[in-house]
Amino acid sequence: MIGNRLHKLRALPGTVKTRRLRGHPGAAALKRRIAKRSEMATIKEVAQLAGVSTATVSRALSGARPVNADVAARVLEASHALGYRPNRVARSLRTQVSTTLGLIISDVQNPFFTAVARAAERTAADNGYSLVLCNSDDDLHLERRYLDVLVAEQVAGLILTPADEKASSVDVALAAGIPVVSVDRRLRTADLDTVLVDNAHAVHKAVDLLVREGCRRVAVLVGPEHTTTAAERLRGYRDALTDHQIPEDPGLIVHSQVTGGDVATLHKETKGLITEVIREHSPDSLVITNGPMIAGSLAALADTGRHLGEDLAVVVFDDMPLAEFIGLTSIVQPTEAIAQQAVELLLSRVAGSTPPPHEVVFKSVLTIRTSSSLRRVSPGRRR
Amino acid sequence: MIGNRLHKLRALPGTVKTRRLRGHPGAAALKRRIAKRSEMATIKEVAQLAGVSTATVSRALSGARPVNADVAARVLEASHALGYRPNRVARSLRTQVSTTLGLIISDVQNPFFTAVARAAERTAADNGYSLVLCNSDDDLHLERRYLDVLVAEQVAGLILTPADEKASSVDVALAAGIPVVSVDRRLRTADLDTVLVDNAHAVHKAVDLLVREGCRRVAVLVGPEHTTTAAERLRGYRDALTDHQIPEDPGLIVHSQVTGGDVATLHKETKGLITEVIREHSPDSLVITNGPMIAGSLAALADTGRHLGEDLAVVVFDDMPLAEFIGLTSIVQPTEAIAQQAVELLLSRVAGSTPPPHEVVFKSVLTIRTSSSLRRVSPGRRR
DNA sequence: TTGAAAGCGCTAACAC
DNA sequence: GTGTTAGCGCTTTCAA
Repeated sequence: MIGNRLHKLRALPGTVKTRRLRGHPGAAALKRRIAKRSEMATIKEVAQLAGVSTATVSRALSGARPVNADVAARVLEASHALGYRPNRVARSLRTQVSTTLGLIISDVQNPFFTAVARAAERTAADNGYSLVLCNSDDDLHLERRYLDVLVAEQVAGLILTPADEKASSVDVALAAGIPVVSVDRRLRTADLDTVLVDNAHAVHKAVDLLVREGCRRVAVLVGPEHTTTAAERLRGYRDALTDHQIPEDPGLIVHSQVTGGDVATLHKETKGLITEVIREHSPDSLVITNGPMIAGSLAALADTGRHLGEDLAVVVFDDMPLAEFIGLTSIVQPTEAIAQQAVELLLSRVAGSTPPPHEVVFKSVLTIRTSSSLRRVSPGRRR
Repeated sequence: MIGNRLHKLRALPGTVKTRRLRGHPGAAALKRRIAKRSEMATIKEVAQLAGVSTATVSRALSGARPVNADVAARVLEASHALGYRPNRVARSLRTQVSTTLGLIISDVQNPFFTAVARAAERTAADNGYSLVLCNSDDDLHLERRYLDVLVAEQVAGLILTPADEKASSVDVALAAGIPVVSVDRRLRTADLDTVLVDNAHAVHKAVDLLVREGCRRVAVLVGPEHTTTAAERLRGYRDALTDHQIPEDPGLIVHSQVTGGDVATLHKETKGLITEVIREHSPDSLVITNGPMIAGSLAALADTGRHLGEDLAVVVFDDMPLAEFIGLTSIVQPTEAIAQQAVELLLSRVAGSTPPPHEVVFKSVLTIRTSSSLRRVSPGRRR
């Protein structure tokens, strides 16, 4: 077998030399050949056309090391003629580095996450990285699958909104040396850089506002219990009640169990839950702690004949396109800042920095519109 | 240099044998070593631990070829012990196939596109593919960059909503042998599988409805001119006017020029445009042909003191979360079907099928709510 | 400044 | 059924 190898070793330089001496095929022929294959031109073909070695092509194109000006020009021309673009897969395999970041969000249809995604993408691009986005639909299996894919794809770093504070398995990434930043939610099973908003405080302020407006029976709708955001937002609610010496009524605390991005299901479920609370526990106000639950909640109001900001005061978490139009008082999260911070934390780790994990908490802003008031209106004046 | 090579050639089997004879390091040691490196375990390490060749590991894990049961078990155990997961980069480089699809959408914050993205991802997953999502913000440069990245990343296929019907450069992908499907918009520069909705017809029906409601001065707001959707939707509007023998008033046709995903800018611009139309051209109704333009338009109504479905009838393209609550009559696109169709067309080409390009047009559904009516209400009854 | 050669981690063709 | 080896396309020593 060594003989075999030797044979090839001797044969190879020979072939190359012969080809070179005989003159290379020329751009046109090479181009035709490539078009026919309908595959990417390789560095080898560029080298052949430019009459240099692949190493020189690599150097000329990357500018990593000095190359003779004429040679560089010839390489550039050849690469251009063939429409050459370096194969990232090969490059990344060779260099063991990647300029792609992964972002796994738990709901592509949630405006909060899409806003984060957009801003993150921008920050990544500003730093020369591309960002690929995956949607876990808050499903642990899907999340795990994407984690696996991105790790196997050798991304440089990962941003994640964990579907479950305990069960999310980011260790596949960590074990592969891929740094991970958690956004919007904490992860209890790993010590990660985490970017959050002041969930408890935000809801606290919302309840304060409602109480100031004269509300005493404040209902709250929170998402599934296995995320830290739900727990924190509920805590803010409770703290506020305590502050105002309002006894807690368990009937006013509603947990949605729907998970996953199915808008229709969530809408129906939410509508049912809120309808029940309104009918059974006569709240005078409502805090909705999750953007995707807003539509269903408002549908419940309509169904039960309640009027937003008149006989039922409402504050919601997350801003959305039509919030302004219908006067929805909203807790607005600084999505750009969150995303930027997350990407920056990530990139500093990608660059090799290993400080103890940070936890960055951003303040959210309570944008007061009309829905959070209790204007008693005479029935006749209502349309 | 051949000598050098020979030396290595001889040395290599020796080392391996020595190691093997001396007994492999054992899972614990190997694991420790890997943890310390904080890098992925490689197939080589698994092979070493299982006491077999890398080829056997590959075969045992992929199941591509029969492997002795004991050996397979040992391999499985070793791979599990080391937390081994095949490096996709290397695999894809070697096999020249990839199981990743790319989806480039023009606006992550547009519910239509996110709905498409979600459904596409699902269909891809059902077929054993993962989908990575990129956001071009309708920016040709960004789109091009992502096209480049995904091609260089060797994705198996691409779905795209072209930012510009003429300038989008999908040929980088096509030249690399990567099939491309266009969604939502046509691309004039290449012959692609394309999945669309009946834009013209949908708007036509919307105008019909408004005219039936008694409207005569129907204003229309369309997006930037360089997409085929804008043109088609405008055509639907014009056809409808012709049908009803209503003369066209150029003042009632508004083109938004804002492109890119900046929600705030678009909101402001739209609001300004609609305010002007209302003030200067007194429309009695309004067709908004793009989801992201809805919020700004409604803000303009509020500003000019108009009331939705009372003194101004409105129909919008694209459904959105709060549309139901505010009674917005909407042209709803079958996003799931669109996405599924697109992925299936793409995968059939990925699989090697090369029929002439398809164009699939889906019907949209006009969901009639209250905003499309003209109920004259006495001022006193309005709240 | 340039080229030859090795090698990233994997799979497949070929031997046995 | 298993091992050896070559090679995917690229970058990067090492030599010259």
